[in-house]
Amino acid sequence: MQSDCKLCPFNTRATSMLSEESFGQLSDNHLELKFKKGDTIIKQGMFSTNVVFLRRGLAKIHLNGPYHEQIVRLVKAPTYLGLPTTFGDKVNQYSVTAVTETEVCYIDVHIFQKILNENREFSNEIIIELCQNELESFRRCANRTQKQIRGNMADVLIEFAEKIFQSDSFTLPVSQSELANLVDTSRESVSRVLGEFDKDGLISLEGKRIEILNKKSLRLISQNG
Amino acid sequence: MQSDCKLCPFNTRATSMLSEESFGQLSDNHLELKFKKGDTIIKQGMFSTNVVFLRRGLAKIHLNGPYHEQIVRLVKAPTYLGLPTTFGDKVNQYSVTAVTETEVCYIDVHIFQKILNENREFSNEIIIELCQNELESFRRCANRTQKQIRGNMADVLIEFAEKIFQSDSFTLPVSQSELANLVDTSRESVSRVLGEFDKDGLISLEGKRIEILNKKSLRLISQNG
DNA sequence: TAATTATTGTGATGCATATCACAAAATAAT
DNA sequence: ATTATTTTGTGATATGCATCACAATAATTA
Repeated sequence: MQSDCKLCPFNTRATSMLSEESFGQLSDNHLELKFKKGDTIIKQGMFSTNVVFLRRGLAKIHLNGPYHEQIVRLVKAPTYLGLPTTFGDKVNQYSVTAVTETEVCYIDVHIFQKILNENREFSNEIIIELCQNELESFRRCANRTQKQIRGNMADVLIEFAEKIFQSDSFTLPVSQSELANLVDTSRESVSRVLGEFDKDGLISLEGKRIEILNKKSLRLISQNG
Repeated sequence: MQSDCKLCPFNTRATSMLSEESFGQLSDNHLELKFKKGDTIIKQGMFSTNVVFLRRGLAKIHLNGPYHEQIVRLVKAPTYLGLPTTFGDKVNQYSVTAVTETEVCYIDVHIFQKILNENREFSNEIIIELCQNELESFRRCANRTQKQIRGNMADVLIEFAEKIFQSDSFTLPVSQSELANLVDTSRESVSRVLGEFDKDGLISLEGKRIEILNKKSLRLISQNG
């Protein structure tokens, strides 16, 4: 219930297709919230009544697996977080936690539904986003189970560089044990593999600071599993 | 370019919301095809220009992984097959192959897009379907990597019984090596685990014929990994 | 600045399961 | 029917990686 959504600097390609009227409805029916690192944005098992839009920051989507947490993926603003849950199920099937400081908008489902109905272009964009996510899920699923640790670690590093930070040097946004949950391995293995990559000159590793030195070789490792 | 879609006995909840006019457009712009067991319906890597609707039969969605085929899941009619690809990407990111004799409709993307735009209820249903699939992907992803073989095998058997055949006794629609690709394990392990389940009285196994005798215990195994 | 607490590095050990190897059935082809 | 081919069962062996254990370092908090 705050600022004018039309003026929001975090508008996406999808929202740019909204009508004046829809923007007004959005502005009147959303709630802006800030989260600190580690805060829970969406909690698995809780009832879901809002569409959640991550407008600034980094978040992790994770599941409370039978044994340990599993991080499904890291997502970067701008993106919708609660879509699959809000439309597919009433109860959140996963948790979302802030990895950096984060800004989030909560939008009432009914209003969002109404806006979807009244804006064809917008709903098309949403369908496309969902489709792309599903394809991405397929890819992940296939990779993680078939490759082995070095391959998956290589993938994650490349993904960080290309999708999240858009730079070959970055600071790991998560601890090694979180990285382990993301790659489906143990904390110890993450440490060992990062050490190997460093020793072999594929990356330079200084604390949480990483620079990718040989992306070609990393890609090769990714392919060979 | 054949029968009247409105009279198709395989209409779904989504299609039931189409207007007369849209049904007409569908009827004039779709192609019905039959496939035999083992035939390729969608081929990974090929250009995609159609939405594909599986109206009868069973199909497997699979990826050409780096080493061996990975079956992402078995799907049962009625369902859309090519949606994520057609909207998320121009190139098929996965293959779909007929597991039983199968009937499929190919619908031109542009017509489908048009119908989506002109039928709110329909496009809402499609969004819901996509969301549910994404949640399902999450669940699978989490399970397969965290549980171990016996757990995943138990899951697949329960899924076959409940989602695919709606009966506790059924004939396995795929070979053990395909089952292995679905569960992410080796053919030998599938054979061993099925043998164990049989010996322990959880299922009765006669060739490809399976009857689930103790679903409760299977569920327990599924949870303990 | 000291004291706690969380994170990371690294060896030693164990285990689940892949892989190999080959026989036995079952299916399909001739 | 007979042969060829695919599918299945089962032991023996190999191995990638989790787990355990503990030291070293870094990051918080007092």
